Amino acid sequence: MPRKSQEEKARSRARIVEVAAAMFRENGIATTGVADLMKAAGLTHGGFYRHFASKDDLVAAAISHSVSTALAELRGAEEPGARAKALKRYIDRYLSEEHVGNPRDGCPLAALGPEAPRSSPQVSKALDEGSAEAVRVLAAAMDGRREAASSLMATLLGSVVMARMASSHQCRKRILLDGQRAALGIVESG
Amino acid sequence: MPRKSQEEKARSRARIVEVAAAMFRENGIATTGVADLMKAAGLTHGGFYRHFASKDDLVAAAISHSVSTALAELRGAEEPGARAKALKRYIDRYLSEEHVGNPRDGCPLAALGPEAPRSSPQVSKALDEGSAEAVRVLAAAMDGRREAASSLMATLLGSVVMARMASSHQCRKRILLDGQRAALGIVESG
DNA sequence: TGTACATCAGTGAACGCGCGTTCACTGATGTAC
DNA sequence: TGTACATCAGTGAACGCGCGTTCACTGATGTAC
Repeated sequence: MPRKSQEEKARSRARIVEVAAAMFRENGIATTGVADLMKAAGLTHGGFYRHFASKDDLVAAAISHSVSTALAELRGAEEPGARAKALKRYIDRYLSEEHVGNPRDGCPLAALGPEAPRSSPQVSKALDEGSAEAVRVLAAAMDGRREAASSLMATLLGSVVMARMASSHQCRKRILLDGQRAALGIVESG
Repeated sequence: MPRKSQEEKARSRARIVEVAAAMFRENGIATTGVADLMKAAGLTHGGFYRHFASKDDLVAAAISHSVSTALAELRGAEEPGARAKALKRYIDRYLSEEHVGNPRDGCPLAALGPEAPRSSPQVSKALDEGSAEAVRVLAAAMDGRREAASSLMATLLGSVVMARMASSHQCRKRILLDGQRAALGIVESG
């Protein structure tokens, strides 16, 4: 039953990007196959190239998409009061056991960032822009304190990477608590 | 000219581990093949299984080896004065452009840590133990302040991951400077 | 509005390729007498 | 100390497998008249 409408094509594309964003974060880029991914999106692998020029093309799209999604809640708040609240909630969620345990809908930079130096130019660019965007949004939520935003992001990223390396529940908890203390220290240092 | 002596076998093994540690950090685990790796060690791929039960077995050995090596200079210092000096030098080197630009002889946790959640139990264990060891050694260099050591490590890891995502030289420099400020703040907070 | 036809989203078999691993083999090393 | 033999580090061809990508095909969709 081939040839779907243009709207349906757009929906397929969106589904592929969403599924890919989750699978890449969960299993890594190299380990997630195009066929698996298309199957998870309810399609067969042959149709993939009607949507993307290559796997790397999708990887870049998936990273951009997930960075935007991850920053959406933080971008929403407008007045300073709501901003500060949104930032604290963001930090709390970021340094939560739920985030550590579920990379698939967590921060794409924590899950995929370290693959940047060994990625294609296309993917590198997506990660580059994604991290720059993240610092910008964090800074906006911190009255424009860019240095503090950069330090905060380093602490968040580093804490989650560390927590994901720890197998014991207790260690994870301690790492996250230490990270929270450090993060709040940075936020309140201004 | 087959069959080498036992000492030569030990030297071969050490060479494989060393080469692997560098290549995994530079190219990632999944993307580094056994054959490439053996070639770089001056051998052919067939002999690999005289030394290791599997690729994962080598990955674990390579991680353990590189963690030990990376921490050696920090472990050396004994009296408090030498310790503080060694720690500062360690931070300086860790947050240097040279470290960011050369993952192959840099921190294995920054390069491979994020692969932990999607690695085999053997590799996960090596990363788990490696990060625990790193926090322990850092804490020892900070008069036993474990919390501060954990925060410091998060800042170091996160800053290097961020800097490696940034393509522009200027951005990298800024991220590293922000990281240095944050790191020294943590060290001196005690 | 109806018809004829080009387009193209999606299918599933097939491609070449590189991977981790196995295996028969070689001949220097290590050992038992 | 010398000899006979088992061991095994290292070789290179071969294996099965899964990957990204290509391709001929199908038939509903979109378009031109």
